[in-house]
Amino acid sequence: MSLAKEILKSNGLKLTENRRVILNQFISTEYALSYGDIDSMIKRKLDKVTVYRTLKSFEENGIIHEVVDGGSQVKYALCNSNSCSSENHNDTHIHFKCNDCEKTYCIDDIMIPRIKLPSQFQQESQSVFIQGKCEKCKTTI
Amino acid sequence: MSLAKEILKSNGLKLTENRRVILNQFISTEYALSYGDIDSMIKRKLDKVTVYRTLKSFEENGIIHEVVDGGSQVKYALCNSNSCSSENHNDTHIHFKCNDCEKTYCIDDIMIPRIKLPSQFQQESQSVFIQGKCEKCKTTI
DNA sequence: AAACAAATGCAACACGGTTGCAAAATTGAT
DNA sequence: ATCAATTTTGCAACCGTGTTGCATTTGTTT
Repeated sequence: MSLAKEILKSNGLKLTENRRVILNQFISTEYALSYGDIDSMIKRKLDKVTVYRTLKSFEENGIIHEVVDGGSQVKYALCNSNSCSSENHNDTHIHFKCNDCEKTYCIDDIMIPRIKLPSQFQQESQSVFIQGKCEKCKTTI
Repeated sequence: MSLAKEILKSNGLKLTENRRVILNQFISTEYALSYGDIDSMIKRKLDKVTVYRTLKSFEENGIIHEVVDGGSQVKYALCNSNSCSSENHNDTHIHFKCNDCEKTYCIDDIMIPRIKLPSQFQQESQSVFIQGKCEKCKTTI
């Protein structure tokens, strides 16, 4: 059974061609995707309503999470298998956005140092967002 | 001479009523403002094009900077007088967004610990974004 | 294969943000 | 104070992202 199929089944989502296509796009892409990215990457042409609703249902089931990178479009990335669920998105890893190609990557293997805030602010979550140049754009002039 | 007037003059911007009104709104508000916020806060009704263009020109002159808080609208906050210029926005402070009232605050007086990335990423800037409850929303049930 | 529920596509819309252009307002020089 | 040069403003019109309602299609269960 394919990975996409497995993920959909284990989340109780109906196995449709559209969902398989969209999910496979996430599986085979190492950076976060917006609706526009998906629309231009997949061959099968889907109504945008379908894509947006699929993204929402994936998010609600803990399959993908929103990635905030300062761009004007919402992006999503695959959740690290066991850390997210429908109840709780555990999205505390670092995000890195390349200033050239605008791709945004999740960096899972670095801990975020905890920051202490002034007492009037009650902290619930913390995220770090780093910008710079990715591997490919570093060398290009 | 009023503060707004002084800021506009020192940046070589023409002193217009619209700019004074918008800038005063930033001066008297301790959290970041979107176009929509400004539109509903100011009495004088301005065309949205004017507001957007004013925001852009303030940003280009180092008067305000963009604040990324994961919301769908771009927000701006006053720059800390001496840290920003037209050439370079020095926006490395922490941003805090309240999950209840959705207001986003710049926290200037806390240093961000520097994070070391895997070598394929070349870091240029770093920002920390914290969510939780603000003073007012903490106590409210 | 039938029946039910869920997913899809279409039309239509709401809203944030932008562009081109003509009218109005600010500034500097006289 | 007035006039001309230059900016700023407002309007109309537009683009793109994202959403809602509803009828049709598809997937699943028996």
